[in-house]
Amino acid sequence: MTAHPDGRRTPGPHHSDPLTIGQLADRSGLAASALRYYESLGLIHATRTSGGQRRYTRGTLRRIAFVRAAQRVGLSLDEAKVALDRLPERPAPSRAEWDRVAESWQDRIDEQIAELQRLKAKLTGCIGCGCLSLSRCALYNAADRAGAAGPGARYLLTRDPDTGPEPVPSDVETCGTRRGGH
Amino acid sequence: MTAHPDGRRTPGPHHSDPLTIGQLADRSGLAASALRYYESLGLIHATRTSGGQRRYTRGTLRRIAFVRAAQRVGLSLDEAKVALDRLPERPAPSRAEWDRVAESWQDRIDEQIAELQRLKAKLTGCIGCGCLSLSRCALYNAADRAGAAGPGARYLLTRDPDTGPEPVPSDVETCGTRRGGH
DNA sequence: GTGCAACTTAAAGTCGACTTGAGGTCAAGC
DNA sequence: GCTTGACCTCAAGTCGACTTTAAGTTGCAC
Repeated sequence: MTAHPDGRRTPGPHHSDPLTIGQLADRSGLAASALRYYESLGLIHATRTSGGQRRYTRGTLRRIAFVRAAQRVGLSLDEAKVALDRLPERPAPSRAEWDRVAESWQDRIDEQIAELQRLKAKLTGCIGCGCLSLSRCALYNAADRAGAAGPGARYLLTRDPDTGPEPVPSDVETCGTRRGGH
Repeated sequence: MTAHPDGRRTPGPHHSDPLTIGQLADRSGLAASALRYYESLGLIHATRTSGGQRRYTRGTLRRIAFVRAAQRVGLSLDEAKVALDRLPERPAPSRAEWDRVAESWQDRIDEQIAELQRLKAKLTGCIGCGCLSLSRCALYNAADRAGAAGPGARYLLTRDPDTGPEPVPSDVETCGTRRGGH
């Protein structure tokens, strides 16, 4: 009911710290195999019973939630690990520590949102029009930027944007509203 | 690198239709191997010279831009193909036809933006706090929803959300701002 | 008509993120 | 003590989206 290894205000009796891999799988929504995989990458850690079975602390759930959130913003597991490695594990990370790590994503998220908004704005205006002259089409460029956005964001594949030349200024396609319409 | 070969910018009527795979690669930013791969999936098509080399029409650039945009909103190539298959190829698709196809993404994009905004809103508030009781934590649920969002969005991996039970209602963790702090 | 870059195919390889399988061990209820 | 199910390890397999490799062909400038 008091301080726990975990450090959270623990009211009462019936909360059981050590989770088996099956329990952790149930509660995290990941398969046990995925949890072992995460462990092999150093994303989470487990103690072992005398018989060699894994036992997890509750804090592991937070680490997993963090990893999953990281994936959502386009980070690879390796990148998530880099972020997680900045957290202490022995004394459970304080809220401030989590915050600091999480903050670094705000930019990432904002970037992605902006990215999508650009895409949305250009989509009907551009893909349907006669354009897509690649040097000028905003749609293309939006996608291209994303490719350059970072090594971890494997949303976009793309080669380098040095496509440079694009030597045809008077191309057929004009990006914009040549067609009056909309 | 040589001046002209591809015949673009020929005097007279604007177009210089047939692009070689190398030219298409340069202009689309994809590797030639990727273009062959796309062709093998039926995403793009090419005619052949007498010698068997591929020649593409300009419309192909638009199809590629479409595919890349589709990937950005989380669609797989197979899904992009389904969308593209709704377009005629012989008579080049009209703007209205492109629009209709592109429109179906607006929702997808909005969904993704909303998703990210939820994530952002909850991130500092939730991951840093003591919570992450999986049944109640908004962060977890956000991620979970995403997993269910669609078969093509392999952003999130996840098993099914039937994780159901979560049998500890009076769990330690309370999502919210128990800690006063921030 | 030659030289060489750009092209061709088919098959195999890569990468991230896991899953599956084989063969064996642990823990708990009867 | 036995059974059963959850667990263990290690190796290999899978999936999507490509890339790489090998060995051969085309096409265009000179």
